[in-house]
Amino acid sequence: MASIKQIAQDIGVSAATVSNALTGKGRVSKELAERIQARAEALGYRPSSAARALKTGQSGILGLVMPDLTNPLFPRIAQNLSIAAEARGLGILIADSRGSEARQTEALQQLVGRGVDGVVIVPQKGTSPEAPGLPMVTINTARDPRNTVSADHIGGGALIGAHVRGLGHGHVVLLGGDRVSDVQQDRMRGMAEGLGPSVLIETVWGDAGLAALPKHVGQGATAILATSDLLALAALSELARGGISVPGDVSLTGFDDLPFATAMHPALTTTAQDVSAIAEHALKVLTGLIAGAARPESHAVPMRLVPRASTTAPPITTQTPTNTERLP
Amino acid sequence: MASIKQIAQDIGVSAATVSNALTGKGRVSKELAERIQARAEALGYRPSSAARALKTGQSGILGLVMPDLTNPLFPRIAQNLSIAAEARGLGILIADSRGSEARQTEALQQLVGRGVDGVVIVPQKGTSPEAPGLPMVTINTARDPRNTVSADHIGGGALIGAHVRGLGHGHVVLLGGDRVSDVQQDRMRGMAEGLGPSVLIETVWGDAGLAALPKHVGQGATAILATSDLLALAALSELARGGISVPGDVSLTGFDDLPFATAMHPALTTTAQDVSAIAEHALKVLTGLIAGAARPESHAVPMRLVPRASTTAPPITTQTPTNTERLP
DNA sequence: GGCCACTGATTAATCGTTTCACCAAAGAGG
DNA sequence: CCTCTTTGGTGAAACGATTAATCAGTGGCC
Repeated sequence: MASIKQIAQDIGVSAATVSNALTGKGRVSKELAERIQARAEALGYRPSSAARALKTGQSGILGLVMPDLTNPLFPRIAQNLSIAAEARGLGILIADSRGSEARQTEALQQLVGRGVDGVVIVPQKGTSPEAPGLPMVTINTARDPRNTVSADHIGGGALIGAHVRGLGHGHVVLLGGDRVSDVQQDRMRGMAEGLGPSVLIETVWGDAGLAALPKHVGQGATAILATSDLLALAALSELARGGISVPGDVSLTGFDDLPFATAMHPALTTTAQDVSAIAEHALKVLTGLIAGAARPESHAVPMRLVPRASTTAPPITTQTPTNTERLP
Repeated sequence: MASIKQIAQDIGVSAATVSNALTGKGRVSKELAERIQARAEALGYRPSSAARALKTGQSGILGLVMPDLTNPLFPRIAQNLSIAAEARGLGILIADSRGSEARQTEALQQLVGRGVDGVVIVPQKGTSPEAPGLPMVTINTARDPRNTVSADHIGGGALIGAHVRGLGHGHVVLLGGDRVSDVQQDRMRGMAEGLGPSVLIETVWGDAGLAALPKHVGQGATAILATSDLLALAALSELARGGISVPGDVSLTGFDDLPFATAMHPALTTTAQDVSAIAEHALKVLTGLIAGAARPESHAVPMRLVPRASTTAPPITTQTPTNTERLP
């Protein structure tokens, strides 16, 4: 391994001068600087990040704590953060908290121990972890008081809701996966807002809710709005099992525009997060925090409606009494 | 930040002794060692990884280069590697090569620059990157001469093939996504082996192959074997569009047992990789390499058949002439 | 000529930890 | 009593980079 000393000796100058020439900080004559850079290049010199970190107190590495890498959305966040970090010359150390809150705090400690400059965290459902004295940004949703940036889950829900209302549906079922999730709560709330007061809304959760779907459809529901694409896919299977066709008998929507949303049949109407914008903003704030800035307001990145084949106008039947009842 | 010096001063011993007591390396009386540890604990002391890395030349951090984090399989590998690394007290720095071979080598360089002790790489389709003088393990498939460990894609294909043959199918279509992929090539080969010489096999690739599926079914094919679950899902949609039922008219299989495989309707017959075993082995080899061991043979971890509802016996029709023709 | 400002480079300290060589004290053995 | 070994601990030199302080020249200007 070529060190700064090596170069200094080769050229016949002091180590300090080499450092100055390479970082462009001190005062070095142009001609000498070029000779030094050439020699560094020739030797394949790479500054020792350990030495630099020791001296400057900055490692140039950020930590990333993810709740569960197997959820297809998180890797996308990870990927975009990694892109945004690379653009700033930073590295990303990942830690997977694997579903447990205990591992989450432990992962945070690990990262601190490894000397990261700051942390991006996507919290476990319903938790708000804290790292003492470490710059940290949180990607969650508006409901979380510590949230730094996230997709506008409420707005996204509203888009879906308005889309479904616009198609003429008057009786819908909201399908959630886990009540504990702040994100899903916000999506639910947004969907309810988007549907407005004139639509009859029922809410079901989890596997029990999934199993109850055919019954609700039997009772007049014409659309099912799930809080995630995976849930929508499961719903689609459940409906197919019950001989209910999508979108013929009932419309169906998801959330997140996961890779399989287009491969499904029918292709799934959903909303997409601008993960890249979220990652970019998260890193902007985090680098600011590291530089000593104050914590900014929580920021929401708008979601985008992706209408596909799984939603259409409700089937023409005898009008449901529940619907008319609720009209003003 | 509490340093080793701090502790030394507090207790009234030299820094060397503190280091010895904490790492258990030198000779320190039991009683003193305990006092030192207690003080360290009280101060919340965390050794500076930078200083340690500088002195020892080992960072305790491994690099991980992934071809594309959006493919749902890779995050699972990442997660399992991260678990295996954590168990060894190592950290994982990720780098996403985002589909391009240029970025792949660049990512490798970046990791080297950050002082990683070794690298795990899942190569871009059809590439075999090299990092000069850096311990490195490759997770790909048997076809890659540099492969260190991987799922037994050939064996997995054979499982699927035998399963389908066992159900009585005599005319199948093999559906691949990308000819360049070593992994898919091996899966194809395995499936052909498992099906044996008595079965009529046709092979199609990519979107064109996908579009041609209904035609092949019309010509008597009773099973479609895809090289990935995502491809199988796309095939299912394509078939549904053509009014072909699975598994009624044609059986369908995937590969990898991705999360949505159970949520599909019908649930997908597929094969699962033992990602955890792969990750464990990869890290075992890599730590060995770092310690100076020689590069071991390429190792294949068996895959597991996951039979679900998407495969069944072929429909009873007039026997296809192609089939009988090929019987002995 | 004397003083000042500026340029270009050097010196030396420092970051926190590890590690090797050395040393004092104490008991063992002859 | 002298030497030897063992135990428990210290000193000091690294590791490779950064950086504040310093210094030698060199003109400029009155």
